[in-house]
Amino acid sequence: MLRTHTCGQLRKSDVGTEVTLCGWVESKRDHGGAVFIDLRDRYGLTQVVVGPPEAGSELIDEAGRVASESVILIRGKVTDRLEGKVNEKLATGEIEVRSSHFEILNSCETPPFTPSQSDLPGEDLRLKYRFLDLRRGEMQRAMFLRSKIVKSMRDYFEKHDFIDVETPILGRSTPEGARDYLVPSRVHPTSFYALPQSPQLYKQILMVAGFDRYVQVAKCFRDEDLRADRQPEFTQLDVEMSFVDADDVMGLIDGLVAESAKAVLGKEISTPLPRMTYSEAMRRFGSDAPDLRFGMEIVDITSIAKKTEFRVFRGTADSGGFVRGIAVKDAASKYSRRQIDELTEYVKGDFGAKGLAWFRVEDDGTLWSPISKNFDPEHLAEIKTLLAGEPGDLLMFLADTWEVTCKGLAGLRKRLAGELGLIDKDALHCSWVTEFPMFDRDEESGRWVAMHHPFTAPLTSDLPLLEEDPQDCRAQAYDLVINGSEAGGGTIRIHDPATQSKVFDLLGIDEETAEDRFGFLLNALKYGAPPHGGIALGIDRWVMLFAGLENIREVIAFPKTQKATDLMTEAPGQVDKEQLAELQLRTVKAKKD
RNA sequence: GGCGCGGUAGCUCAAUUGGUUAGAGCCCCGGACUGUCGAUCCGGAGGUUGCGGGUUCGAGUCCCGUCCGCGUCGCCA
Repeated sequence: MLRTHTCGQLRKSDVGTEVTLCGWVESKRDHGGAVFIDLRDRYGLTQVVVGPPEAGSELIDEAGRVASESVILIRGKVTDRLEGKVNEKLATGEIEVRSSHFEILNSCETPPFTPSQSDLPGEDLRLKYRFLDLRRGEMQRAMFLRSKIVKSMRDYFEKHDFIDVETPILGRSTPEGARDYLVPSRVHPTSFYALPQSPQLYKQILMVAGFDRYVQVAKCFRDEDLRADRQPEFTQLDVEMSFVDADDVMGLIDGLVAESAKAVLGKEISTPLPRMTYSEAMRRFGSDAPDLRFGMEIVDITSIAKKTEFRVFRGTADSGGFVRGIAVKDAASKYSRRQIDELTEYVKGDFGAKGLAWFRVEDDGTLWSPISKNFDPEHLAEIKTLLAGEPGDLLMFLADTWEVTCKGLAGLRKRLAGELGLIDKDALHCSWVTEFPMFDRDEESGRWVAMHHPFTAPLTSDLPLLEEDPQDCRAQAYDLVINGSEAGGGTIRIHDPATQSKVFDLLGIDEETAEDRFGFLLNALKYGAPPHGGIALGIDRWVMLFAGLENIREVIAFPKTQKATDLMTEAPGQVDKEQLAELQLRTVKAKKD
């Protein structure tokens, strides 16, 4: 080692020791006759003094010229700081190192930004110079937190007898689900590998192979548009178990959540985690990943709407639609007409709502609204009672299809809670949403599509519905929700061929197609497949949520931009003609519509 | 693909209704200084206002197009 100590290590007890430190020049205060340097590494900051009598004038001059963020090595004696010069902000603030040797290991060009500057530069610059950005304390903490979380997960599964098995990155494309990233095969021109969207099929086959309990920290890839909490390349903690039911899997993960939160954050989370069915979640919160850190539950007033003269409400209710709303506590004075108009535009633009109806609860307890003249006072009173409205509250309603009221109100709920500061940033609220529907209607084709994936087992009690009423058939599926974010999801899989073929039938996957796409899995299932199920946890999101951050890029060392590029490496990039020729590929320009 | 926000000095930002030579702080460069820790003091350099076009006597500012970054809807089994 070039160094004897790190920059975060030295204390008063080390005074008198001769040490060698290496690190980056975080800042420099040049007094002419003496130079103070804050030397930084991942462990901390130590003040180095280059001055007489230990340092000669040549050394002092050299130290005075050193550029910020240069890497230096210094040797010297640890000393007490002068009387009254202790820096209480620093762990090493009681001491300093008086340099007798000063060496620039690598000088730094003037950087576009420095890790210590208070005004964070724009994100594009941070991404282009990620090596500088990653020097920042915040990024360092996020990366260490990530490492600790993954370790806590690995420890937990090791303790519970899981085996870590690696599965291929080069697999085969299965057009179900997300768009695949494709990799052309040189050996088999015109054929392509696909990067895994998840190791789903492999882990099921590992169950058939008798491994019983499998875990993997798995890189997954989905060629879909990005979001604040979504990257095209992400990491899952992938788990599969044999001879289990949904309760077993959730119970295991309950333990993981509690142990991980304890080990990493020192937080106590009581288990079992609360559970809620999908239908309850949609009814009360309009979302399958409800944020339970605050209330503002959705209330259905369709039955009252039917009695009113207000055409929008009544018409919607009479034609099978829903009128649902939320009570926003103490919001009347905080939202101007202009701001409510903005909320209206929001629900219209983002969720296709036709409008936003609202009422203010007046001091005398009556409801006032631009539309209140369309309502009998009696009906207004009923509405107020149902929503438990109190003076100063705003009551907001959407009259629309079930789906639009869900999405719109869930969006409003989240936005308003954020704007009104109702969210406790320190809370880590974890819960389960269970009994997801098996199927969803594809808007365009009108066909049934699997809500999770086509190997998901229905609830035993719902088996008859597979034929009678697929709409109402529920799955043995469960999502882990942390602070209103989907942090993981899993299912019990179908292990019986009869059920599997019924599901394929429903999804319009004929025998030939099934054979072509997942033949290897179906084949394996014929050779002694145990009942099995599992879950995949989104590690990036876990870290983001544990860190209290709102963007996944802040916990990924080298993330991609919204257009899926890497600003540092400039990937994706052009390739040589020779490379394309070897793959027998040729690029063509897409026709513009 | 749709909608919205943003792009001005190396960085973070400002610039009145379209009006003089586009400013400030930090960084950087030069000088002074032995106790600073956001060092201080003196001096200095630094601009294709993302790019292209248009309107105008005059555009950082208005219009059109385009690129880039961010958010979001669609999408994400």
